[in-house]
Amino acid sequence: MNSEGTLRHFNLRKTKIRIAVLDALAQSAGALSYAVLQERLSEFDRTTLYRTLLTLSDYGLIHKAYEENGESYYARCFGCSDQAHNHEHLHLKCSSCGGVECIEISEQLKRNLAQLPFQEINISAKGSCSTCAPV
Amino acid sequence: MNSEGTLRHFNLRKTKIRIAVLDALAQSAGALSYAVLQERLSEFDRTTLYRTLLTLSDYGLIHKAYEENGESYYARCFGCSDQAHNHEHLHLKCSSCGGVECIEISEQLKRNLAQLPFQEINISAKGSCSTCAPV
DNA sequence: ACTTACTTGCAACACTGTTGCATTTTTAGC
DNA sequence: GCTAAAAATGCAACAGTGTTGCAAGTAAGT
Repeated sequence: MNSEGTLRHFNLRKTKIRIAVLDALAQSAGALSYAVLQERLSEFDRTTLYRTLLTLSDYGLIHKAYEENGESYYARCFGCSDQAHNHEHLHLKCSSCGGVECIEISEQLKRNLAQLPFQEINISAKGSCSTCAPV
Repeated sequence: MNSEGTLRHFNLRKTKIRIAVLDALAQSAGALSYAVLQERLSEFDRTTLYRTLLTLSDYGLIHKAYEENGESYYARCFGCSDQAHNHEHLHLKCSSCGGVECIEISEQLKRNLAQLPFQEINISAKGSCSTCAPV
């Protein structure tokens, strides 16, 4: 579904910045930092960008993938909703390019994590992303 | 080892704020946020506190255990050094009291994580800490 | 006690994130 | 397409985090 259809599906008004944010995240291989989003969407006020990120997060269309040293990285959600999230991947911060990538985790690791009596389990790691160190 | 001895062992000068930070973290059951540290150590300048946290982190005496919404939580390191870190625990953010606790993880989970081709793997979760929901 | 190197406190700054409010835009009904 | 209500935007102001430069103060070896 394209960004406009996604907004309609969630009963969210179709505004320029929401489409721009969803498009930017959909076209990106990894997560994007707030600073990068602000730079790319400099035609909009930064308050509006903050509010847009909040709204899209609230409705489960995007999520904060990674946060370090006050820098937040956002990514599109797939298969998430207001109620349930499917974030069974880890977020890799690339030591070379600084980008943040979403990586699928093994079934075994998923089972291990599922046994923990916690919610919102989040794994992050540092290493080389697939672009910087192709297999 | 007490805080003074620890500083001596790492060839760090013994200053009031370093001892105060190490003591505060050692006496705390969980990790402490920067805001709490600043409040407890209000006799010191906040720049000095930032620099102290940086220095102690650099030498591996403490580590940033958790970060969310621009809030950083610090904890003492045990068995860590400049070279190697032993952070094989997860950081639990308590949904009730807001505190951050370090939790040991199972051997199986450790093995699973060890197989990943990444460094500095970090797991965080949300749930009830041992104080708020005693077993 | 002296000296040097390190540490502290202060001022200033940049960035992130939030709130209130007036203005503009979206959307639904006609 | 026009209108009205609701929602979103832009702007100004603000609070918090974290950093840097520099002068003054302190720790530690001799």
